[in-house]
Parts: sequence; C-alpha cells; structure tokens
Amino acid sequence: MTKAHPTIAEVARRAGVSPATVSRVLNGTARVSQEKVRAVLQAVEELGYAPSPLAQGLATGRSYAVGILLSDFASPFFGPILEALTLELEATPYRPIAVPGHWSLVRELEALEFLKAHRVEALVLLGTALDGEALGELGIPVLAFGQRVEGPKAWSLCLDNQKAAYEATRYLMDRGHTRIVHVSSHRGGMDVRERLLGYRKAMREAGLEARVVYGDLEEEGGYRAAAEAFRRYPDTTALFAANDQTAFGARLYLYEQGLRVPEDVSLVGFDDIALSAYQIPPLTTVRQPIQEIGIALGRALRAVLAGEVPTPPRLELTLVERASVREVGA
Amino acid sequence: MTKAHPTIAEVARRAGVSPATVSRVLNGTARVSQEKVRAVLQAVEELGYAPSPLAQGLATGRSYAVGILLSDFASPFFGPILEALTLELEATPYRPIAVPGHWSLVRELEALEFLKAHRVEALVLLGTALDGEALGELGIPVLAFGQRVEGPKAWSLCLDNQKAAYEATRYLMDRGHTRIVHVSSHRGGMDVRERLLGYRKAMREAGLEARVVYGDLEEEGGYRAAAEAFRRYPDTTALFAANDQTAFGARLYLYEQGLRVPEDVSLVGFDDIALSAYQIPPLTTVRQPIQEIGIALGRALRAVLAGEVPTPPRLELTLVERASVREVGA
DNA sequence: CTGTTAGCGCTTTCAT
DNA sequence: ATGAAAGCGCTAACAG
Repeated sequence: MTKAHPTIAEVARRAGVSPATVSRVLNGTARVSQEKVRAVLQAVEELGYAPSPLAQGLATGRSYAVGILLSDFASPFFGPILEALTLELEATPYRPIAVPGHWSLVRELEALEFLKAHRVEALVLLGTALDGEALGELGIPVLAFGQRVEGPKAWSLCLDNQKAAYEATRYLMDRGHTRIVHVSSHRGGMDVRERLLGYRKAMREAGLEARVVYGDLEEEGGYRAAAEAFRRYPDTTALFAANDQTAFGARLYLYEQGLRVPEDVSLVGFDDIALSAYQIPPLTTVRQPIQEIGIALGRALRAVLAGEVPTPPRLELTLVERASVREVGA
Repeated sequence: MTKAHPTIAEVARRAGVSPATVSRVLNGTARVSQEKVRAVLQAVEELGYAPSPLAQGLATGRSYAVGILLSDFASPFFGPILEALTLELEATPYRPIAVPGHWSLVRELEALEFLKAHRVEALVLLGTALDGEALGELGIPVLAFGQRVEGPKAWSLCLDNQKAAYEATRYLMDRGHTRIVHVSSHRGGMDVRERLLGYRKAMREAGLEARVVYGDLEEEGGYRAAAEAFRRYPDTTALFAANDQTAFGARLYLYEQGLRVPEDVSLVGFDDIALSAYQIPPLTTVRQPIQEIGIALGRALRAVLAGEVPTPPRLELTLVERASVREVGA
C-alpha cells in the first residue's frame, strides 16, 4: 500500500531533484531540462502524488475557490442553475464551493463566514437575502442572480421580471380574463417583488382590481394561497403564480375542488422549471432560461476573476404558451 | 477599512501575547489566565479575526471537510437528500464539499481526485457509478446511498428496492392489471436494477409476461419509453416507472395520446419526490424517505468520523397510494 | 536551468 | 501559564 499523501519532498528525492524543480515542472513556472522533467513526471506517477491545495493556497495566497451561496440545494430552480454553473467552471482552474443558506438569514451569514474563511476569490449569490450590509467589506468580486448587489466589484444578472410579469398578466387579459389573482410571496428577493409590481401595473392600467395572495414559493404555500384566493375572490378565472412551484400547489387545490384547468380556471407560472412542461395540462409559464443563466454566471465569474468586466448577456424572459390558459368563455 | 485577513500574529501583538497563546485561547487547548483570555478575545473582536482553515489544515493535518459526490445538483431526488445532509452537518465542525459528477464516470473520477486533493476526511456517494476499483486505496471512510461500497471503512445505506418494486407490481396485479410495463434504465445504479428484479419476480410468479422498456431516469426518457411501450405493447394497462421523473414523462405521453390516468392506464412511480404529490392526478409511488435518508447519512457520517460504527437506521420503502392507479375495468 | 532559502498562517512540542 | 521555535507542504525569490 502506497502512502496516502506523498509530499513534494518525496517526489523530489525520488526524482533526484529539488522540491523547487518538482514545483516548476508541475506548474510550468520555468523551463526545466527534458531529463529532469521526465524523472519528475515518473516519480509523480509512481508515487501517485497530487499537490495539496491547502499548502498551495497557503503558499501562493490564492485558493482558486469560488463561493456559491444559494438558498437551498433542493430547489428545482436554483439547483439546475448551480448545475450549469459548476459545469461551466469545470474547464477553469476554479472550483466552486456551494453552501446553502437554508432560507435563513443567520445561516446565510454563517455560510458567508465559512466562505470568507476559506478565502474564496469570488462569491456568487443565488437568490439569497444578503444585502450590501453584510457584503460591504468583503473585498472580493460578488456576482448575483435575482438580487442586486452594489459595490466596485459587484455584478448582478437581472432579468426584467417586472416587464415579464406585466406581459403575462396582459396575456391573460387579452384572453378575456379580468378577475386575475396573483400569488406572490414575502419570501424570496427583489425579483418576486418585481413580478408583483408588473402584475399591479397591468391591472391598474386596465382598470382592474388587483387581487393578491401570498405563498412561500413552494408547492404547499401555493396550495394554501389558492384556497385563500378562492375564499376571498370566488369568481376568479385566472391565477398568475410568482413561480412554478406555487402554480403546482395551486393546481392541486383546483383539482381537489373540481375546478378544471384551463376550462374553469387558467393558470400561469413563472420560471419554467424542468417539470412544468410535464404538468397536466402542460403549464403556461414565463420562462427563465435556467441553463443560460448558469452559463452566463459562470462566464461572468471567469471574466471577473480575470480582471475583466463581464459583458451582460442578452437573456430574456419569455412567456411559453402551453395548455393551462384558455380564452374566457371559450 | 480593516485589513481583509488579519493573522494570528497581529492578534497576538495587539493582545500583547504570543501567537501560541492566541491559538490556545481560540482552541481551548490549554489553560490561559483570565486576563490574557480577555485581551485575546478583545483583539480578535476588534480585528475581526478568523483563523484560516487552510493554515489550520496544514498545521494539524485535519481538514474537517467531508466530500459529497453526487450525480447532479439538478436532481429532484438527490438535491433534497443533499439539502438534508448538509443541514444535519451544520451542528458539527465538519463542512461538506459537494461536487457533481454530471452523470459521467470520468467526471466522477475527476471529482474524486479533487476531493482527495482537498483531504476530505470522509466521502459520501450519492448515486454515483463509482465502484471499489476507484475507491480502493482511498484510506478514508466511504458512505454510500443507493450503491454498495465495500471495504473496512465502508458503510452503505441500502433500502430494499427489490422488495418494494415487487410489492408495487403486486399492488397493480391485485387491482386486476396483468399487462404491466416496467420502465427501467441502464443509467443509475444498483437500486434501479433491483427494482427491475423485483418487477420481474412478481411477474414471473404470477405467470405474466415481463414487459420492460428503458428510459434515462429523467422526464424526457420517460416520455420516449412510454411511446415505445405502447408501440410494442398496445394493450398495456399499467406502467410502473423506475422513478418519478420517468413517470412524469410517461404521463405526458399518455396525456398527448388521449389516454386518461387512471381510467385508461394506471401509473406507479418510485421515489416520491416533492412534486409527485402535486401531479394531476397525484402520483401513486414508492416512497423513499428522502429527508430521513439525508439525516441518516449525516448521522452515520458523524459516527464514522468519531470512530464509531453507525447503527443502521430503520428506513422502509412504502407504497403511497394516491390517485394514479385504478382497478382494471372499474 | 536548478538548488537553497524563506516564508504563507497556524498548531504544537519544548522549555521556562 | 506562556513564549520560542519548529514544522505542516508548497511556492517564489535569490543566487549560482
């Protein structure tokens, strides 16, 4: 059995060179003669040597780690973004350290401490509640999705949620709906509030009454919110949910009440998570380009780490028409 | 603006003590006089000092990091397990480093190298394709879910998939179904194969023809597999999918074909992911206790790291009856 | 081109 | 109880 973790010194001894030379060979930091290169490589091979990132980090002051702070590993929205993002980072020397904030501000703060301690070279925020307060003196680039971050090294990827929500509401109105409920949430960040704003704007412009209920951005909350919606507004003909999970919850409530979708009630979601296309009926929803978002964040991260200014990607929120909306009275 | 990362030396200077004493105070490694303790604590506070895990790791040879290797951050099954697991680890000094293998063996191998390099003290495998081969000389405890690992420091959490699949098939047969298709997959690990075995056993015992098609354990594959199933076996009355995502895909196919669930075709899934209860109709499926699995893995991890042998948790796979199955001809 | 020498920030003997 | 000193594994000047 070979030693668990041979050190650079052992490699050097075996190759008959100095540790510095081994380092040079492995990092390509300087020219080394053919024969020594070969000797080193062979020794590395034989010993199964792999440099310790700990030691490297300590010596160089660089960690090549980037922190990713997200609300929740279980989220069908952020999970796939994280997946795309890590995939995008694969080809770089940077390694993501993903930590969940579990929807709690204190946990997010702890997670932030953890990442700071690990000397991450940049930070990506995915739908957290963190604000400038906590991020103030971080001194590293901070990228964010779904929330705005400020500062010299900050970069946020923000899509126009308000406009998209406005258009989704208009879409329902164009199909004859006037009694439209929006299921919003106090949870979540700025983007959720912007959706509410967009809805309100559309309703106001059309001279319609804004009907808003609140969920928790998960299925259960959507179910309860739908129940509340129909208790308060029994004549509702359309539900516009702040995210797809909420829409799924609402959908179940309607089903249990014997209300058909879309015959009796139309339903629109937001996000277009993977499962939305597989709902019965397939859910009409505002598509967030999840994979592209992950990729864009990855690219931006690379740019920022290279000292460049990321070019804002052209990403749009678009309504994808499926089968959960019907013309009123049709 | 305070310095980004004050070192222990600066704290020591400010507190008028030696670095060693600061270390002792912070780690409780030895008795230190009241006054010095106070001085150190104050200096730490004022400087906003946080020890560098890198340096600590280097000095102690311990990393307090545990590696978690999973197939995919986007998975609605492994994502929530990961969430529960990390939550369970929260109260311990150990920090999870989660890396996705992106369903590719080479990537998993790379991820493994990465974790090894980071000196993780234990490894958790969530549905990977890694076998003893690669794990052989790891020298650290390896825990696994959904696959069996061997070795002196290995521990696997395996539920009886075969039995559960057997029972699910019997459940369909008890309701008059005889033409039952199982949608399996070549992807995935041992557990998926065991489900297939359980299905086959039930069919064989009942003298029925085994009808098996294959998907990819995701929605799209389920859709295609369902199409194939009905092409090859048009008289099928029930579909038993190897996981819920597959069932969702199949469900969409049925919907598009005008086949009603459960009136025309009954559908059973496996996993009981969060969304299954919110399908229309709610999906009858074999429940894997996702959260309990995550917690059990977390506990086992703590036990293993404490040098103990984890007590196998009592976790069962149980069929949860919802609305996607109907008595044949009813 | 290559070996020697200093650290990186922390813990841990070893003295005192 | 506490400081000095050595060392964890590696890289980066600095001499040759």
